Amino acid sequence: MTERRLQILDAAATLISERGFTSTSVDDVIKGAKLSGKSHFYHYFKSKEELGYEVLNRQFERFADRGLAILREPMIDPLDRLSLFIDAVVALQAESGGRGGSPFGNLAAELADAHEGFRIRIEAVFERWASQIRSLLWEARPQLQEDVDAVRLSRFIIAALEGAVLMTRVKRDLSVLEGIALDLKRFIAMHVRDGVTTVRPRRVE
Amino acid sequence: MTERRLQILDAAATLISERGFTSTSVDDVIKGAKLSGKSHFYHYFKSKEELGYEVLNRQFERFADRGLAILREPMIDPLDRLSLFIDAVVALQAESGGRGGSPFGNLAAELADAHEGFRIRIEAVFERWASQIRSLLWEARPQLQEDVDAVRLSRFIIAALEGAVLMTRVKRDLSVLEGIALDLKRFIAMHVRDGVTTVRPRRVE
DNA sequence: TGCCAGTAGGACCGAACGGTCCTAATTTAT
DNA sequence: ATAAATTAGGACCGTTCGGTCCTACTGGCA
Repeated sequence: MTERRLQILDAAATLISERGFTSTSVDDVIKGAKLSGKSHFYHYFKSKEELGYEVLNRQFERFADRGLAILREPMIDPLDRLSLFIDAVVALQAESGGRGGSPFGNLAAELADAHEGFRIRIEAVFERWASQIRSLLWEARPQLQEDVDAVRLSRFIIAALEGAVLMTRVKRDLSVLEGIALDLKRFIAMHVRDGVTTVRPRRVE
Repeated sequence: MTERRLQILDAAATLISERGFTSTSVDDVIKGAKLSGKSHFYHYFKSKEELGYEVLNRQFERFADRGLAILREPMIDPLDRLSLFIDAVVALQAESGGRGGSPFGNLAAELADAHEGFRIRIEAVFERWASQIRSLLWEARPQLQEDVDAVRLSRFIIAALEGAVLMTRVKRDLSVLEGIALDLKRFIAMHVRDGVTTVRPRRVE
């Protein structure tokens, strides 16, 4: 029933993350999903716009399964989970072979100013993401310094990761992302209470 | 002579930073620059692609004038310059009213995977930018810890700023960028040698 | 049996796209 | 004065775009 729909969604997701939403034509999606023609496509989606919305949601759910799920693992120390989550983002990017970075970041850069419908939905995605990190930070509160601003820190983490993925794509070099991930972990460690040094890397030598 | 050219370049820069390169048509640029017709435009630029390249260069030069120039001020302490530079990025974004963020980041996200010609040019822009920060970091070497990796740190700074601009556009809230700028400064301060506390903010209360 | 969602495929639409070509008026430098 | 560059403006081209419409064949299910 919805099998073919998912097929279309997947094909569209790949194309959009590689070439952007505007540069991905409905005909491309049809070719990618091996449909017979336009009417076949419009049997499942009422417009290209709606397709875009659903792709965005699906990408987020996928990301939530693979990445955000780690943030909720109840058996692992929250700060370790944060570290694992950052690793997961790196792994996710590694899988795509450097190409086609964060589907949210791409759509955000492309459509945030031009298309209010997308902007709002992307904002919601970021917000859901940020709230996951915020609640993790809240959970890790006993280990953190009192003056840690969870809202600001969560935004910083997301911004750093999004920027890192972008730079990695431009330079076609995964080590860029790896380096930034490392620095990001050090920055987070900076907020840990003195004495509660769970990971706390300082001065390597 | 080249006056009209600059007019076109400016109009195109505005449009591209607002709607992206693909979604900006030559006709839009003509309208924006108040040209008489297509032939008038193609009198100055041989293709839309070439226009894009020149816009990219011009945007970088502008950014270099306003932002990167600060990094080279010889009379100011290097780490203070870095801080001022971050302030300049915030100010630049504030001027555009939250809309149309980093012209490099936008083009990068839109075209890095799709268009090799742009990818290479954007990579060069980032590289020039990174090298400015690297040489500043080199200059500040006596104040920094011995194990500071200038390459990695410069990349981190750029990634954080690019990601911050992106998030700010999505949320239409400049305070996002301001918060991240603050955290970024704290991260940089983390690399300062103990005892040489120029700015070093730790534990506010 | 009849119904209906899914599959298949093609014709077609108006609009927008990047780009070319051509003519002619106006300005500028020599 | 004259040649060259710039400005002006329109016609046109082939292609692609998102989207509609129409026909017809398939399968399963009541």
